[in-house]
Amino acid sequence: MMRLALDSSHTHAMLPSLGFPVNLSRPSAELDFFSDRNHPPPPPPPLKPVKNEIPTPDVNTGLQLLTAHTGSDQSTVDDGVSSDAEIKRAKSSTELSQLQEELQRMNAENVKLRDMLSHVSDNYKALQIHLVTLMQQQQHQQIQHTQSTANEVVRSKPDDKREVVPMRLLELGPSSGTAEVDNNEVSNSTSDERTQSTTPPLNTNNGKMNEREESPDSDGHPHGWGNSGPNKLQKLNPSSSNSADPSTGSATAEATMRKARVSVRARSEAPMISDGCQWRKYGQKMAKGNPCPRAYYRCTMAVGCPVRKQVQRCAEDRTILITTYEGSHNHPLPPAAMAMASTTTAAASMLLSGSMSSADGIMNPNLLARAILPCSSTMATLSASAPFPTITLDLTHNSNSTMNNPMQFQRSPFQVPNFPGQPQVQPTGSSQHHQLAQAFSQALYNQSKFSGLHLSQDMGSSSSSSSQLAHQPPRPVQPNQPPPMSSLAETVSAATAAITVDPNFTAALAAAISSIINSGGVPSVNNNGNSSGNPNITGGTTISSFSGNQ
DNA sequence: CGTATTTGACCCGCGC
DNA sequence: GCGCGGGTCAAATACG
Repeated sequence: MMRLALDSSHTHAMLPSLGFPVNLSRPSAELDFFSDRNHPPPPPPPLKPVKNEIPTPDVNTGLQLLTAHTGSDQSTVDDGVSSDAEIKRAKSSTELSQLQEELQRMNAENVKLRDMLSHVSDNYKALQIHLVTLMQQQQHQQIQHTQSTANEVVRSKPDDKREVVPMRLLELGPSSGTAEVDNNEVSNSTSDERTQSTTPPLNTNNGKMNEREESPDSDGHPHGWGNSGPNKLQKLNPSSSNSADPSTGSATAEATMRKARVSVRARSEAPMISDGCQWRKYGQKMAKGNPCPRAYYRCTMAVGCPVRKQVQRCAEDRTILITTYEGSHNHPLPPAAMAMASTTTAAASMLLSGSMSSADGIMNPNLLARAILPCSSTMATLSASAPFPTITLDLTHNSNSTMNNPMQFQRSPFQVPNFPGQPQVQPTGSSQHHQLAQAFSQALYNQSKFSGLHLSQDMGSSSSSSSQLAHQPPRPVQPNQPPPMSSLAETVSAATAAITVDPNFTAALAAAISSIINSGGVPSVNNNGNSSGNPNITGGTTISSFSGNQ
């Protein structure tokens, strides 16, 4: 079949082959094929519906074919009715066949495109899986190192009944739903198991939670918020490692009940700081010892997200807003929250390492605190009375005290001392301090971008302060990556300045905390409804004073 | 009208 | 066993 001419020139070339005398000199305007009353136009050729068709130039060409075809048909009107009809039929059939051919071709292209899309999608998934695997392996190695260190201490102290604590705490990883591993070989549970485990946690409690359509445990995050959660967790694991021994089981239960929390103290007049996530208030209670009510919020950015937070004003300084986060997000986070998430994740990890690393870390909070942040006894405190290990980011202190000296903070993470009775945990501690500082830098960097602060000069430079952090491998500076650790001093200094300038930083940092929990929760404790001077009397670790007042 | 908040009731663990 | 406190639920209410 032949293709009909698109224009007069083509018509000249092609029509002779049809064997019809055609007058091509007539203007097409006078040769309106459809204006011929005696020859109603044939119905347009039926177009086969093509699903998922991607518009291509060929489609347009096909449309042009139709238009041009009608025009060329008009040129044959005056050559007689019979010949016109024949020409029209011939052209119509030719056009139809051509359109069909076009459709077939486009269908073939669609198939190819679908194949390509499928291929690309498969590749993407494969890469994603590979990336996750690599990350898990890396985390696994890190945790194994920590475990080996902790286990050595445990073995050396058979009377210590908290051996499960480190593992429990470690299980607060990026992947929710980690506690179900508790029933298995705790000491052998790896990050791979945790991160790959998507099995919903056992829910054997006969309590109300079973009836709740959105219980904190139902989404794979086994730990509830507060007392009930860990206790339930204990119920869920009646055969956990030390349950056979009542006394040991008691200690284990206590340890199991401990849950990672990250608390942020910030000065804010607003009822709740904006942290990049969406929250729904589900309760409010008057807490003992605090005239200010405690509000309970649940993350609503995704259905079933287990992350919750408590917001309460400090009893002694009501300008201080205490926000405590717990849980792991099961959904992507906005950039601001993501940035801060890494900060809080690192902080939580740091606390984790401290708690785990110490045979009596909980019993000796000050030592641990100073191990974490030796520059100041008040920057990091840990209490045995706290029901949960909590890391507190205190953003309420002024930066004029020595403990808030960025340089001190810079050094401290990498100079974790060893204490009698404490295991050697410096590698992990350093790593996690590194993470904290790095994540903080990331958060600050991102926040600075949001707030328009210019921090790139300091943060992007890796030349200064490198001697103090010589053990840190040099890392290329990437546009959206945190600044190198070697510029931590500048980073922290910039942070201080940024915080002073940008009142929203607290909110951003709080967002980070929210995602700490996301990516791997950290034990954290108290809600710190107490004194602002020593906010962690009841327990937890405080990392204070990145910022000034807000 | 749908969604978010309020608030009293309830559950649970813990201490006495 | 009882009371207390923390945490959560869910009906009622407010709000856009």
